[in-house]
Amino acid sequence: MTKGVGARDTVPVPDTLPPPRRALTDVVRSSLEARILNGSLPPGTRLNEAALAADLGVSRGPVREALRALEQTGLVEGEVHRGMRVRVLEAEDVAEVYDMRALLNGFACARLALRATPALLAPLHGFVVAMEAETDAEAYYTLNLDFHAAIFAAAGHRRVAAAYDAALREGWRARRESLVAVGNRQDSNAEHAACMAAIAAGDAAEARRLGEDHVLAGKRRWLALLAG
Amino acid sequence: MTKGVGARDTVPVPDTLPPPRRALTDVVRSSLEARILNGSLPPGTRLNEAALAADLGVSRGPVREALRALEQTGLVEGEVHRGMRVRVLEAEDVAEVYDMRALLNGFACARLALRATPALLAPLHGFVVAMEAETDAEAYYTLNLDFHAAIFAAAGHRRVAAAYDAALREGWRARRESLVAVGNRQDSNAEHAACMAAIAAGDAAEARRLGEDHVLAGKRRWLALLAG
DNA sequence: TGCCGACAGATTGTCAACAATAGGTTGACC
DNA sequence: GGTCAACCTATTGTTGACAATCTGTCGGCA
Repeated sequence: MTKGVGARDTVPVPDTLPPPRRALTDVVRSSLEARILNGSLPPGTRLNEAALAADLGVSRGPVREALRALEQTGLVEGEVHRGMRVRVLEAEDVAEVYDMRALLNGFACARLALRATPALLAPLHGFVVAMEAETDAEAYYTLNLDFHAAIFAAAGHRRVAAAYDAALREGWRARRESLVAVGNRQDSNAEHAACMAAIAAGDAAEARRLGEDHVLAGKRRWLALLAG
Repeated sequence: MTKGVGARDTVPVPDTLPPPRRALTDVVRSSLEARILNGSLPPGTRLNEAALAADLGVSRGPVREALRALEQTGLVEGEVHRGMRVRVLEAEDVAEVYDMRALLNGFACARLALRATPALLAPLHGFVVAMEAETDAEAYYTLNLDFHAAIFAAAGHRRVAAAYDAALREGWRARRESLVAVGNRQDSNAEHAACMAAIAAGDAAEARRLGEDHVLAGKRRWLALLAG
């Protein structure tokens, strides 16, 4: 921190994240998580510590710590002396993740119904309208993610939100594949609208039911895709 | 693996656990988790890597990996260059953990109601009877843990069970303190019996409601304890 | 030809040393 | 006497090297 003081301003940070001097472990963790989630590292891929370390320009220590953290989240798994691999989800696992998300989404919707204000609901309605008009699958996928994230943010329950987030990360693949079908998107958004109506009406029981059913309908759509 | 070929058969495994040649990281993780859960390391305790390593007779590497894993589970938290400390739960955190457990327990009870068989339910009834007769707080606490674990095992949903387990570890302190009061134990076990009845009757909706209410009643008992 | 055991390369597990940073302490200065 | 700054120590972050283990391969043998 001497002659380089001013230099920090000349080197713009990636402008997406604030520059919270993160340790290498977190950098590695984010990088690996991104690669797994975007498909660069498909399920089953062996994760060679030395190769990853070399690729990221760090030593194996931070890589091992990052892998240990990802192991806890369920994104990777491994056995002693056999290394880590990107977790492969069986159909039953995916189904379980759907169940979990349904449970959490129902809870969030019910809670939101009890604390909803016009100011809270307005942006949520905006998402539904935007999804209604969206024809691009990729854009819809992103909007859908943001919509659900907004629901949980508005519901104001950190643990349930965190658990939903974890479930999303674990089951991203099935959900993404499922939303590609345009018919699925229309059905899905109709469910969004119905759930929002219940929330706006302050009907917690109905909001919960619809919030759960929405995710379980997603599960059925995925199962249908799996079958045919 | 040369002259010792036959020796493997002559050396009986410790017969308590299969010999899961665990890496040091897992040993350290288990040890730390046990110390946190039994109160040897109270919330807020600084976790000095070098001291822990020396205490356990290992180097800092495995300790750091174990801490990173525990960080993901919420048992410890830390900031860069400031080390880890045992997580301190605010009242709001404890309340959230209760919400989470209620949700998961309700799900498990409902699911169990749909797949219950006499063979599955018999041992569960045994727990309720045993708790009925138990006067020692510590023994009741253990029985209660085993009972709920048995519920989740019988429900057959790995993710929900794992999430419940994680929630238990996070909120152990409040629950333990709350069950010390003998009146709380009686109320709690009455709820167990009612929930079991609904499960045995195959009434999933009622089982779910009672399963949720049981944990939420625990939350209320804890809140009462907190207030007075 | 098929199977079993030993060898070799690759990979993970562990460790001790080095570098960087946060927090407390001491001393000077106002 | 109080405040501020420079230093110093304790602790964390990171690294490269060493040890232990696994996996694939090669050769021998029935």
